Amino acid sequence: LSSPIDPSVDEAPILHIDLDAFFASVEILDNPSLRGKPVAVGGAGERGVIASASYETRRYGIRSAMPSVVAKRLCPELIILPGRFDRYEQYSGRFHAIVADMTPVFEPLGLDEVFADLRSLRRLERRPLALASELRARIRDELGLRSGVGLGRNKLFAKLASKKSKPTVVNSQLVEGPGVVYVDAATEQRWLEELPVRSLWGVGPATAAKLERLGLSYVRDLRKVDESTLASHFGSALARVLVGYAAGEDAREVEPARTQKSIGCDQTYLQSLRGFDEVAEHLRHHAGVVARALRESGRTARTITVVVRYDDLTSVSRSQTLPFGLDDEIGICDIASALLASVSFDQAVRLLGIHASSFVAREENQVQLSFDVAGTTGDRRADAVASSRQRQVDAAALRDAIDEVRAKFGTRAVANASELAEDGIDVATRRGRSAFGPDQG
DNA sequence: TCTGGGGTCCTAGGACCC
DNA sequence: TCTGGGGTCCTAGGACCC
Repeated sequence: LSSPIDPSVDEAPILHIDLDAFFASVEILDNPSLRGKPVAVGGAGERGVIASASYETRRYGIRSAMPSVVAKRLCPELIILPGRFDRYEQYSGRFHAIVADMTPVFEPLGLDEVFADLRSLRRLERRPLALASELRARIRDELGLRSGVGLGRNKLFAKLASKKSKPTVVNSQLVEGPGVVYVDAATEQRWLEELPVRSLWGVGPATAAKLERLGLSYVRDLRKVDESTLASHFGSALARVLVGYAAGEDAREVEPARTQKSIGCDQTYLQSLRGFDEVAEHLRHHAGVVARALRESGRTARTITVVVRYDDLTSVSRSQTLPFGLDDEIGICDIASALLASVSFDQAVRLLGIHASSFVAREENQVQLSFDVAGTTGDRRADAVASSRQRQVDAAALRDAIDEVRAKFGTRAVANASELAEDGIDVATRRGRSAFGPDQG
């Protein structure tokens, strides 16, 4: 970790940048009276957790993912704000625009992190260290946000380096970080081997505990075991990456065009739900959120999954894949409700979720005609499929009919009643004069 | 101290096809 | 009559990331 060394793009091709305490920092920017006070963003209730903690709060030991009641105990004057994700997305968009302006090949992770491949701008002859400093300066000046940058040979070292660039807490005092860190080739392996396994990407609490039980607490320990031994405990995929990481190798590329694969809505209730009926009452809301998100993105989903988490924190899921995609609230709700029928409600339910996946672009969604008659088989799941299929057919027919009417009479011939009202047109009057008569109004 | 909500990826088993 | 191997898709659960 030597800052005097100024690496070339070939020595430090990968950059990782991470905004400091992102959500909390945005809240302070929008409300300067919070500055200097202990501020966090998260759920304030009994079941809430901290999503982002300002650096002022970190000297109390407060960290993201910590239960809010614990954080409150560590710092009773802690201000926990509920979070305004639309606002964070705006800031994130501006952050990405600055990154895009300086280095075209980049991959966002969540709202506040980005990997970039600097080889894409080799011809600019700008050094990685200079670029990193300029990036931080622009984010500070144009957004008012602080950030840390890591530079390295691959994603593994770039990410570990950016963590090293951050402020730290020493004896309950906040200490400035270096801001930019480059891990040079001469020291990277020595440095890596002294790190605990938990600091590696893909090693969370469960895997770290398991590794420690096997006597593998530090990265250097991983070099003593072979891949097949690791595979017998952790599966072949994780074993392969762990062996690679221990040797300082990371084959992951910076992938600029990753596409979303699922959309979901989960909610944990302050008071747990009891029994099928009480849980089912909440399905409609989840289905509506998911359906709107699908339509907004122009996609339909063939797979619907319901998730239930019980009070003992165990979860079960049920999913069903249809031959056609769904993007309407009622269709998704019907499938979810039918799936819920095979879930046990012996225990109280603290979380309910609906997820949609196996996307099909709306214009490519094939709605197959069928001779099935909805609601006649007595099988809840089969009936739900049949009726949502019927609804898709109806919806497609309606869309076609609307298109036909508009082609004949103009775009404004057909609209939602709410849109007409917004236009200042009296809906009732218009209906009365409609070319199609009041019944079809 | 007792664990959110947005996601991604992996594993393992079973059904089915050739 | 009892059996192969490869490939794809689906389901359920678990771990991880920010």
